[in-house]
Amino acid sequence: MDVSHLLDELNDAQRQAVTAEDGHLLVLAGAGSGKTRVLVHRIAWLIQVHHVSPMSLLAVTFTNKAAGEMRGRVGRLLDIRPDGLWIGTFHGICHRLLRMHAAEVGLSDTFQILDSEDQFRLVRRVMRELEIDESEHPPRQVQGFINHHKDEGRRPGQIEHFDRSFQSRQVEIYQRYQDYCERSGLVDFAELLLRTVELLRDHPERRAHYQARFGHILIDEFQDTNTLQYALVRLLAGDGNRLFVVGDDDQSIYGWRGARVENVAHYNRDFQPEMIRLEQNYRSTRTILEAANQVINHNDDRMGKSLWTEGEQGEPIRLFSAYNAEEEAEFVIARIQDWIVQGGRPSDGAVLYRSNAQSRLFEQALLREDIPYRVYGGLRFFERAEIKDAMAYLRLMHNPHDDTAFERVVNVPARGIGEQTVNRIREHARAHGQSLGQAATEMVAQGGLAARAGSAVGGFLQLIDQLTTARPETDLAGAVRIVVKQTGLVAWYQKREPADRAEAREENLAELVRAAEGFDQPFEDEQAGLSVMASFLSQAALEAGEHQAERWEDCVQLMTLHSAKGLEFPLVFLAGMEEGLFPHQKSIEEPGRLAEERRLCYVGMTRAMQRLYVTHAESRQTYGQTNFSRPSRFLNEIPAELIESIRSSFRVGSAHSDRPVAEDAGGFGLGAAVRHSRFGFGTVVSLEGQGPNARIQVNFEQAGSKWLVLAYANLELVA
DNA sequence: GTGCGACGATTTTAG
DNA sequence: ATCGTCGCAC
Repeated sequence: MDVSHLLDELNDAQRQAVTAEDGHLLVLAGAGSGKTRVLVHRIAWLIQVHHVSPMSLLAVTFTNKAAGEMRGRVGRLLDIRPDGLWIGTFHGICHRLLRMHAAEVGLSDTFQILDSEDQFRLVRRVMRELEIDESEHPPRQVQGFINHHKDEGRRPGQIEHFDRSFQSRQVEIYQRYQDYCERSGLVDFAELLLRTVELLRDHPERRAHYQARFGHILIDEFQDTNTLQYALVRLLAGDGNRLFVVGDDDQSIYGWRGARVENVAHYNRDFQPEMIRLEQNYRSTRTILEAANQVINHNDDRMGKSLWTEGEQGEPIRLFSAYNAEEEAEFVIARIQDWIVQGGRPSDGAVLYRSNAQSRLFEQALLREDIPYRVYGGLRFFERAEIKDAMAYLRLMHNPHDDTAFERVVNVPARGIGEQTVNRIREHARAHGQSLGQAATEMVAQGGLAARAGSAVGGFLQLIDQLTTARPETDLAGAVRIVVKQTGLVAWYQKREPADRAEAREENLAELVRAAEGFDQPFEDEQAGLSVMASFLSQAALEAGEHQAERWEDCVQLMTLHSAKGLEFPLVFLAGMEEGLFPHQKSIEEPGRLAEERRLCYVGMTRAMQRLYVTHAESRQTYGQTNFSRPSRFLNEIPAELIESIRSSFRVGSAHSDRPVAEDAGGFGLGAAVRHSRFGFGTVVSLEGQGPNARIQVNFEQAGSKWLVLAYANLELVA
């Protein structure tokens, strides 16, 4: 069989990785070095050349998008239907394993997945029961505590704590939260992984089975794995299976959510893999790569890697110093307009920023100029309130003991069931070890509630009952349609929200019906004996969907640096390059966190293919306060010869001396009115460099424009 | 049960 | 500034 097409388009390092014969591999894949191609070709190589059965391959990614892309590309390359391949996210794969072995790890076979919001509500519920002051101990923090320990593989009994400390209180909440989950058949995201690790750890026959099955395990974005994920990899790898690990320590930006870059070093220690570096970049110009390399070089403890390209030197990196954030946004949008006028498309451009709040000014400017745009972030389809409401009804139809779903919709739409009534149901449920659904049913039957409350609760139970019986057994779309129609959610939202918002919700519910109509149960779910409904519910939690529907439109992309990872754009703006914002204030104190910020900067820069702008503003409103800040230290880490500074024409001259003066550079911000002993009065027009090298350009009324070294100029601020 | 004002917090986020 | 939550009045 001719397999040359698998290797033809690869460079030496890529080919070496794809064809590696023995042992384990660590592929250090720099940004834009073709790592997905390597993974895809590796899979194809194993199947076509080594005749490895697709059934014995396991490929793991972090996002559904990455998994989908890999699956599609493998299918196209091999011209097969990639259905039998185990390609998926860590969570998707664990979910699949747990469905097949639910009973063995003590899970009900109707178990449902709790998303972060469900989890938050449940944690808050538990805290209220334990009468813990929420203002003193935010439920978010406790949720973080629980997830953190789960990510590290710890059950409540394995957490060290001292009596009467808040730590011990949190352990108590964790325990109680866990009890709730077990009783209601609920599994949160971390639990999917933890249970699977326990399944493989505590059931030698299962471990042996899967170790025998997965001869080849491929893992993408390894630098993002957490402790539990690495434990899972080790359990599946056993002694005999071959690991193909792809990652980039320089792109580790998720330490704050439990990712352990150290896993790369642990992998080296535990498996002694052959290391291959992919350093040839196919994305960016030489200038951009050189700049990015220089920035990341300021980090210690790197595995070491330097990107290069055969491509063009390209344009210099443009640096723009704006007077304030509004001017920054104006500048960025004007440059996007230039790009479009020159024949580029809006979707070529991406504005990247450190925090979501920064998007607003760019949105306003784009709106003003009538340029289509799309903001990443915010709620995704299955996270929207109305969708979650409808899904809660579906969950109750599927499993009447689902307490989270019960709590969510027992009084949505409002039907006269207040907090007191729900409290009584909760107490009854606790006392009898029942689910809320059971307790409510019993109380209504026994007349355990006041007349009015009783009939309201009875009405709710009847509705669920009615939905359940009215639904044709196999027709998912029919079930969703009935829920939307009979629960009165649409009318409820119409009544309490402005027309446009209610309309959007109605449209989303219609979209939910369409999603159900078009839902194809995955083959492996069917095999695992899942009902179509169960599949749909799980999928909704595991794949929350897109942020916005109009993704096909040709529009400018606005997103955080984190969301930009893995993407590329011809035209990139890194906005808000200011100390305190990027690097973020909260990351500046700790060296480890600062290094992660620098990696984020590296990630951002390497998104750019042709043209990169870096911008900062001297002042911006944060939390309603005007703040002044210095340019980001990362800007100084870019070699000056790769940068072309752009000065705003807007700022030249003394007409704007009424501007506030920046509290930096000794107060000599742009626009500041100053006096020099020899040149007289003038206005600061530009600043360059920092510390003793800082230079300042002043437009003097008499003497004209002068560049001065700030340290020697002996300038005086004029009020 | 709903509406309103006070109060507080506000980095990044996939599954 | 802006958003979510809570307590209170109706």
